[in-house]
Amino acid sequence: MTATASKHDVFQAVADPTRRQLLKLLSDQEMPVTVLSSHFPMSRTAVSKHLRILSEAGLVKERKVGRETRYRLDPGPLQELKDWYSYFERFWENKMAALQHFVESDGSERFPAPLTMVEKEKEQD
Amino acid sequence: MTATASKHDVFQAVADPTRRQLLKLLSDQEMPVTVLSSHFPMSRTAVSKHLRILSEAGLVKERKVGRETRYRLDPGPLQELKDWYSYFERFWENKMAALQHFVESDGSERFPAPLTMVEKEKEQD
DNA sequence: TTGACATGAAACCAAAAGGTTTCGTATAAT
DNA sequence: ATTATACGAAACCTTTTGGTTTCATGTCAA
Repeated sequence: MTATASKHDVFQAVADPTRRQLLKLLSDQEMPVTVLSSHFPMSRTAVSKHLRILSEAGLVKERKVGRETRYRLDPGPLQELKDWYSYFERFWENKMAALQHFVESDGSERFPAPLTMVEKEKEQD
Repeated sequence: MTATASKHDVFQAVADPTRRQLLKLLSDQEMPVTVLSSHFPMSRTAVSKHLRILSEAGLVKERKVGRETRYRLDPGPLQELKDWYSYFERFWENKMAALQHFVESDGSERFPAPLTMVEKEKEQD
């Protein structure tokens, strides 16, 4: 159990453009919610909720300073994203060859039957 | 306009675990919907809809062979994911130092005021 | 001590997401 | 011809998402 697998994973956290921009803003330095929300056409509360999702995914850390809460980027969990797509990098080089086969095939062959299939690795992504 | 910026982008497409697994299955070889759906605890139609989303994001290509439609992985759009991620790689090395500062700060300083801010790059992610 | 600021929690809402079942159509097999 | 397969489209439903407004609390400033 490496990944915390909590309610919000990195993939989902990063799926929203607002949250992606939040991460970029926070990459410079830590910032309180009010400052962050000034960059978006939505309410402070909405931004606050986005921050909580990022926090649950472990992508930001928070810290109270007086009456404000400052958020800071934690890029750590992004590693999971990298690991995931790096799996596909090996297909990058094959892409041309694969496309070639794709085009050349006349489709007359039946789809290969049993397939062995990886099966059973259901939620391993 | 490099990115097609259509209804479904790569980030969103990849946010769903079912779709991520679909991509993995397809990385081996092309497959028709029925075979793919046998790997999931949901209806064929549901899988079909996931495939359409992947297709809209450009991550899979389809091809009719007789009465079946075979889907194939196109890893190309994953580049966008990689590019995005790579922006944050430079913060990896700083992570320790940053955390250090994070801990050391006594919070007595007010949050830096004007901040100049990148502003205006709204939807550039 | 009184008021202004910073923020999260709560209640609420509309739209999107993820599924299901049903149906129509094209292709393959008998 | 007729039946079985493969599949997408459509209609429908429930839960999640992304937002809003309102409210309570803690902290800073006068």
